[in-house]
Amino acid sequence: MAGTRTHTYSHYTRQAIRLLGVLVRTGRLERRMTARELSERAGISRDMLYRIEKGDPRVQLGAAFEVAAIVGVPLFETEHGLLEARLHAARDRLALLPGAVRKSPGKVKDDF
Amino acid sequence: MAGTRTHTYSHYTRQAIRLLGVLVRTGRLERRMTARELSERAGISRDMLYRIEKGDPRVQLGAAFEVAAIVGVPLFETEHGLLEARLHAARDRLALLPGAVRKSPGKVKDDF
DNA sequence: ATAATTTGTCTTATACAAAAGACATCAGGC
DNA sequence: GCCTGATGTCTTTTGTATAAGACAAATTAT
Repeated sequence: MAGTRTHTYSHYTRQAIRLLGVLVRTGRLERRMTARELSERAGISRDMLYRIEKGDPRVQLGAAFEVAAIVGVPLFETEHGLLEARLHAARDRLALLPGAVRKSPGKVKDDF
Repeated sequence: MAGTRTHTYSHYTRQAIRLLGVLVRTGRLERRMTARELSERAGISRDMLYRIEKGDPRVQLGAAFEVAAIVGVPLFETEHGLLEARLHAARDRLALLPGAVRKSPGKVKDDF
């Protein structure tokens, strides 16, 4: 089935989402945009923007990031031009890692 | 209707989402976790984790942040303990702004 | 090389998120 | 203190994202 969430979100996750919402709202008000304006510009409903600003974890990642970008909340604390460089660097780093994780009989060297 | 997205995402948004995916994958491999392990721990399907790592904008914000938190990708470049402080600070700042935006005849002091 | 596991990717069914709209309340400017 | 527009919040409808499962291709360890 869809969305069968038995797990709850971690405290950290919930706070991060709330922070994103507050930052979006702050950015919007500072730019003196109404909720309707911003939602239209982002291509979402006002209700969804409302939920993003409120910190609802169930909104689409793309929608949340898009409004954040519009009102100037820097994702990954990185401004527009530099994101590309970070992406490349991250990919280079990823390329060094094995493509599959093999659970050898030995140890589950899982984090502590 | 649901999800009627006429708008495309900005380049910045798409890159940010891809970066998140790469960071998650990198974090997972570095910790030697299989996709199944991580998805179970996060309470999502393996398919959804696959899409998060691939950079699909349509995944749930909460799911994406949760796996990121589990594999140690610092959201907002802020470690766990400090997120709370940032949230409070952001709220204080928000409290200083007007509660509603009034479109006075003047100008939309929108971003440059 | 071989065996076994992991990953990439689709498909299907269904629960649920998103849009739209409505309304009350609230806040800002006059 | 009004008026007007903005915001908080529900409800209903409908499209779609999600989980689950399946399979092939890839990858790792032996």
